[in-house]
Order: sequence, then C-alpha cells, then structure tokens
Amino acid sequence: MTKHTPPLRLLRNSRALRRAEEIVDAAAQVFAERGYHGTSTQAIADVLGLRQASLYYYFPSKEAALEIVCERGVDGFLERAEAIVARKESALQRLTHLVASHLEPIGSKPDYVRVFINERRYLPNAARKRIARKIRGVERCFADVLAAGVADGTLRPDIDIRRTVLLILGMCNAVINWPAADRDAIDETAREIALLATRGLRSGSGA
Amino acid sequence: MTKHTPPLRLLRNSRALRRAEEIVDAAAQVFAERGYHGTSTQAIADVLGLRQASLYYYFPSKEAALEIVCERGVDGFLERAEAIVARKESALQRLTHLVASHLEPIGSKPDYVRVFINERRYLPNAARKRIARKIRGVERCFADVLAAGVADGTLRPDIDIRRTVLLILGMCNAVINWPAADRDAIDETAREIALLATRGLRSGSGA
DNA sequence: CGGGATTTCTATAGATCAATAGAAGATAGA
DNA sequence: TCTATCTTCTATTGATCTATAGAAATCCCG
Repeated sequence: MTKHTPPLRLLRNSRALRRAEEIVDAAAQVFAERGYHGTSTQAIADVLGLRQASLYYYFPSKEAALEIVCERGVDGFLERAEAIVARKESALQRLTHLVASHLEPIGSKPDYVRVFINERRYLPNAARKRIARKIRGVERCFADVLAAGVADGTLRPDIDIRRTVLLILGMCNAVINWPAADRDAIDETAREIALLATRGLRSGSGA
Repeated sequence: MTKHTPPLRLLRNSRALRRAEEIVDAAAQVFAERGYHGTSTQAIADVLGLRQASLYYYFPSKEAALEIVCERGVDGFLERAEAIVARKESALQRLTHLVASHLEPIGSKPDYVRVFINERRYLPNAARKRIARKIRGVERCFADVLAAGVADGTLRPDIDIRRTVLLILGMCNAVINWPAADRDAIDETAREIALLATRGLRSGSGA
C-alpha cells in the first residue's frame, strides 16, 4: 500500500467493478475457510483462476481485502438493530426481532459474517476500532430493549443486562461456526433463540 | 518432525519437563493472542527470552505445539460432563451443573481453552478428529440431559434438542472471547446461563 | 481495423519463517 | 576437578509469501 494507489476512478467502470467484486467474494470465501493468516494471496487468486500478482491491480494489500470483507460482514447490523429498537412494540417483541435480524446475514452472506466474527481482530487498528464501535452500537440496542423490559416489569429485575446481552449475542454468533447442516434453518434457529431468551428472562415464572 | 525424535526419556527429567511446560505455556499465550497462523516460533521464544531454534530441542514442530495446547484446552471437559450426567439429580439440576463445569476451565486455563476453541480447526487431521470426538461426547451429555428433561415433562416437548445444545454451548464458549473485564466473574456467568436455559426451556410457562 | 486504455501476465525482489546442523556452554555426578 | 550428558546457541537452508516492475495481451471505441 505504497505508491500503486488503486485506480479509484476505474472502480466506477462496471467491468473493473465486477472483477473487484469477484475478488472480494473469493477473499471472503478463503478467509472464512482458512482464516486470514492461514490464507495466501495465491489461494485467493486460485479461486478465480487468476495469477497472484493480478490481485494487486485491484487491491493495495491483503490487509485491505480483509478490511473490505469485514466491513461488508458487519454492514447493516447496526442500522437494522436501531430501526427495531425504535419501533413501538413490547420489549419481548423487539428482542425477538433483534435476534431474527441479527441472524439474517448469517444466512445471506455467511462467508462475510464469518470473517467479520472470527478475523476482525487481525485488522489494523483504525478499521478494528471502527468495527468495534458498530458492535458496541448493536450491543447497546439489545441492552436498551432489555432495560426497557426490566423497567416495565416484563423482564426479571435481577438480570445483569450487560452480561445477558453478551450471552444472547453469543448464541447468535455461535451459529456462524456451526456445520452447514446445522446452519441451514436460520429462521428456526432465530425462533429458538428468541424463545429461549424471552422465556428465560421474563419475570413471574417462579424462582 | 523427521529425524530429531524428541528426547522422550528426558521428559521424565524434572528440569526438562519444567522447561517444556514453560514453552507450552508461552505457546498457549501467544496462540491465544495472535492465532496459530499469526504466531511465529520466534514470538514464542521471545516470551521466554529463548532463541527461536532452541524450541526445537523440546518440540518437533509448531504444529505439535498446537496439538499439545489444544489437548490441554479440551482436557477434562468430557470426563466431568459424563460424571455429571450419571448423577441421580433432576434434569434441570444436572443441566445447571453441566454449564458450571463447562465454564470452569475458562477461568482456570483461559489461554488453553481459547486456543482449543479458536484454533483447533488448524490441527492436522488426526488430532482434529480426536478432539472433535471429545466435543461430540460433551454435546451428547448435554443432549442426554435435555432429552431426560423432555421425557419426564420438566422441559418443553417442542425443543429441537440438537440445536438447543449448540445454543447453550454457544453461550458457554462465547465467554472465552469476552474482554477480560467481562470474563472475570465466571461463577456469576455460569448461573446466568443456567438460569436462562432452565427457565427458557422448562415447560408450563405459557405460550 | 487501428490505437489508446485497461487488464492480466511473467519475473523477481525482499522479507519472513519453520526447521536443521553442529558448535558452545551449562550442569551434575564421580 | 574431570567428564559425560543435557541444554542452548550461532548460523544457515530452503520454502513461502507479499508486493512491485514492467512486458504482453485484451478490450473498446472510432
């Protein structure tokens, strides 16, 4: 990432844009399978039948590719979560929707999400912090809904909100590393998580 | 791993044994922090102020070190889980104990568990399969207890046992990647997971 | 079909890394 | 202290990997 400066003007060209897209896709696929450090740029090129050096016409560095893949992996999570929190629904309903919304990209772009979940820690500082901010935003959405539920009495008052948020997200994020066979029925899984969380957290169900 | 053949007889020597121990510990630490492929043998040696080549007096390869760290990370999980399942307690009680038992090593040897959770997929086939077998054993323990709960009516009959097991383990395993601040109160967390699971799964708490 | 721009290629530099060979140093028992 | 054994070191090999340079091929527009 020194002098080459990727031909940014060319990225408006539809041809180059499509190629860049293919390369990002290939990178996501291989990063997801072997991890960032376990992936050589050669392996990415192999997916497309390209030469290793040709990748550098589109990307200044392997790190930059990771950054793009991670950005796409996290993209939309926060926005959708914030929209759901803003709805005029009960805490339990919103929590259920939050879970379903959080799981949806796991079905639609699993490689990207997997890389974002497993490999983001290898990002350079700036990108890592940017993504961490988004994640904290999502956590805050879950926390706000839980707090609302506690406030209006539908959720047990004894829960540690921070920890509970991390546990629910732990269930959601675990799905991304399941074998494909267990991962295919995302909707079912979303319902199970929501059911487990809402029944497990609501008040009035005895000691 | 060709000719050197680690001086196995020496591993009974307490001096060499202690040194080997230090090296495994250093490897676990660095693997946990930077990942297996992100770790150079130099980085492991640096932790101890040793020269990179000196590691090979104790280990035939970097892969072998990963294998040992992962083995220790997974060690004991299955045995303790099986012991708990065999107890004459209710399904809910046993589930609670299973969760607490699963979380305990996360507090006592976090680096090892973290490497086992995050890096085992980079193990050579034989070791990976051996560990996968143990994991399936643990999953079966959780599944058996859930099935018992469904059979005796304490747990909802509509749960998908396999998926529910993976979700509960997802919560447990998520803890290992929490920031230290969130990770310190393992006992609290175990109680929260158990509470969430048992209340979320038991029957008779409405639609 | 001709020519400039775009895309991909070959070739290679330069760095890093796992692992080996063998010398040097440390240790401990006699 | 002498000596055999154990431990660590220096030096290096060969492989691999990211990234660059510049030539070749391809594409597209007139």
